[in-house]
Amino acid sequence: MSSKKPTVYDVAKEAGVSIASVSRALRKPESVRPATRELIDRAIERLGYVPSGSAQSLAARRTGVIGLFMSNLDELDDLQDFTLSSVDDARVKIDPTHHTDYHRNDSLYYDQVLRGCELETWRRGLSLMVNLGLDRNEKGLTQLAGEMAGKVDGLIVMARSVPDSTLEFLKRRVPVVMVADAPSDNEAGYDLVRVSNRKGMRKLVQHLIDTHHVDDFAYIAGPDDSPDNHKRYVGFCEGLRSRDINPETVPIYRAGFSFTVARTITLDMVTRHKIPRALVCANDQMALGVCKALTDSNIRIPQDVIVTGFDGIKESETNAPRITTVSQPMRNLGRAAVSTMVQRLENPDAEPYAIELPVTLLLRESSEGEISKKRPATNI
Amino acid sequence: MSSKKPTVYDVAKEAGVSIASVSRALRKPESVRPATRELIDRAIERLGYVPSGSAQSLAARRTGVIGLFMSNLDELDDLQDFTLSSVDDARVKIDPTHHTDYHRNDSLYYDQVLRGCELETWRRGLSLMVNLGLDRNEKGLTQLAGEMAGKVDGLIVMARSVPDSTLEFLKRRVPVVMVADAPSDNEAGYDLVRVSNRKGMRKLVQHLIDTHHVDDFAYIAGPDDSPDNHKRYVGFCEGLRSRDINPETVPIYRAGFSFTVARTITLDMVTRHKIPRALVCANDQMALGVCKALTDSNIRIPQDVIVTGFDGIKESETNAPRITTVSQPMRNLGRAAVSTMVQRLENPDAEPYAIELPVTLLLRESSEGEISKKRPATNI
DNA sequence: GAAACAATTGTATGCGCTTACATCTGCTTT
DNA sequence: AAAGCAGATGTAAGCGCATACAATTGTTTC
Repeated sequence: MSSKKPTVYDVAKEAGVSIASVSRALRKPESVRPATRELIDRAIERLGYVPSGSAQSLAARRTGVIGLFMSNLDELDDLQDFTLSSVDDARVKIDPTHHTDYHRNDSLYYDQVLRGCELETWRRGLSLMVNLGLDRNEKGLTQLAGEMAGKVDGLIVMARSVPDSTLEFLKRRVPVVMVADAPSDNEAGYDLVRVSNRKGMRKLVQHLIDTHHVDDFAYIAGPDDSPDNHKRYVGFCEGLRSRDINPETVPIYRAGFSFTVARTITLDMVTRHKIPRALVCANDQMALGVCKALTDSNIRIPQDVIVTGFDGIKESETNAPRITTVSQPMRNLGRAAVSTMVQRLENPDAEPYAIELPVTLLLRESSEGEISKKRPATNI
Repeated sequence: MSSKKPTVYDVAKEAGVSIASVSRALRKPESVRPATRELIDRAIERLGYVPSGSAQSLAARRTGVIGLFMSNLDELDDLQDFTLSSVDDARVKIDPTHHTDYHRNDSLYYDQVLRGCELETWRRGLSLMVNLGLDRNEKGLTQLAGEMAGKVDGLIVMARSVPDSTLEFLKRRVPVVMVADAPSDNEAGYDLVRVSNRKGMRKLVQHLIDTHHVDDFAYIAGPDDSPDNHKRYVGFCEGLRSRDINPETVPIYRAGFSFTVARTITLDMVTRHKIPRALVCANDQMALGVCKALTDSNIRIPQDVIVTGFDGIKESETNAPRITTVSQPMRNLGRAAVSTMVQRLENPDAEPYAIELPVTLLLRESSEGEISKKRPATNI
């Protein structure tokens, strides 16, 4: 690296023009004569000039960066200090149950949304700044979010990753797009990107009733503070009512989106001989936990019990049996979030946007029994 | 959102102090009297002030942002224009083989490294900017990378994500940390973070020979331009030589880290009756492809053929049989990269760093046969 | 209680760029 | 050939903050 980074002034001098021309040649090349543009391009090349993003942002009043804020509370535990140290050898271990470090709840969901955001920001010539929002206390979190807010044009916030007060604070500074289903009391001044949780779950329930004549349900719910979880339950109830089943009669078990908790609960059901015909879960993780418990108890799926999930994560597909689920367009959620943010930035005073992405009900072995692998996908 | 974002000047006026004091109260609070600090804090709170990252960076000559550049060439195909459109219903489909959108080569590897970077930047109070580097042509890629370079203090670059010329260009502007094994001709002025590819593969081969008396190998190699792939092959050869087997006699098949190609190649081997005792693959994806082909041909693993991989991705663990592999500390790779970058920034003139992280040889069913799930992990 | 000094605070400058406005070119028009 | 004009270029004023240096206040010493 040479002594000092070149600036517009250096380029201007090298090319024998003014700094304004240099800036223009970069910003809107058509506004500068081809000859001088050539001159400037050469100078830039010769000096290896790269404009300072900070200065650009400061002068232009926009950064071209969109922030993505997602939290990950489960992750905190394994976060010891990391120090660099050369280790000289490869260890060998017999591996009965090796737990690598990537087993995180919602991991796939977050990863996919993130990837969608990356994709879309890239497509639009923007940059993406990612933040885990890993702080324990609210003060730290607000501070963290504030720092980020100072560096971006807008902030995409994943559901449940910041408390309301922090959100309130952020909204004062930058536009916010929330990735979550709408809270019951409608929006509070930010844009929303969500999936059809309600409709998806309703359709699923109706299918179970109409096709499989299920009239004996149990519902495995997620955490109370998740708007998505809430909307799925609402859809569940709607489905039941539309077929004249009273939702009040259906037992609800809360498993907080957790594999383990769902498994435990199910085992408990088994011991108490309280197994319904169909176990509808608010997400796939829990459905997997339920399946594990049932399989371990020698209960057949779906002959004895039908199990369904929600999300469409990869495990729902690799599990045996594969799990009937409502698949979310996770990556498109990210893309939609970025697109929405861009619209918001172009149009600061527009009404709050509320984007709803469709879901797909995937009927698989955990509800349908054997499915011919030959038959092509069919829309109903 | 109120009319205009407040600045230091607003805060200073509100608190009745000078802007210098405001800045100091934020930067080094101990250098300002508690009373005035209180005054300023209140004003900040009242105005909802958040410092402008651009201005801070410009004045302080550092951004506090680290860039992560990773490429993803396979992804380009599914990248159609994305437009927002409200769809009103949930679709239903029977799902014989549903392919969701997250099946990408190296996906898990990248995800984990990314996560490690996030973690470590967060721990150090920095921000992370992510870039897919998805451009097709080199010109665009250099431009993309240049834009990023203008916004960050340093750039972490994943192996094979940018051509050498672009790298050369970047190095002139910002410190670069490369996540990859060393190229054969030693470094070129940037720092390196890598895993013990060579040692890991050597150990694996020695194990196969010593414990399972394998003397008949085939090697499934990755792409030629991958330094990691290269080093793994070197380790493979070392292992053979150390047990008096001539590497020249071992056939090499190139499958470019691809599941499909590896599968095809293996099927071909089967048809030609050229199956060796052990198939050593340069990564897990290929090992999975090999297993698929063998299983479909009713060849038993490991009784008939031993298969091994490299990386330790999740599929290697969920596959049946689970695959013996060399597990990389993927997340720690990311953390190490960030740590190295921080050191580099603190010490611009130090010699190039070269961090090597240890790998773990995981012996599983694809080479060992039945492994008791009860037995705890053992270090040898 | 005044001098001497340390702790705080204020003033002014510059970080590198964008952009409104002024100036200058090279043409076209009559 | 002079005037008029659009296009190209230059000039200068910030953008919001950090910080060196100057000015001020508070504290200690004898």
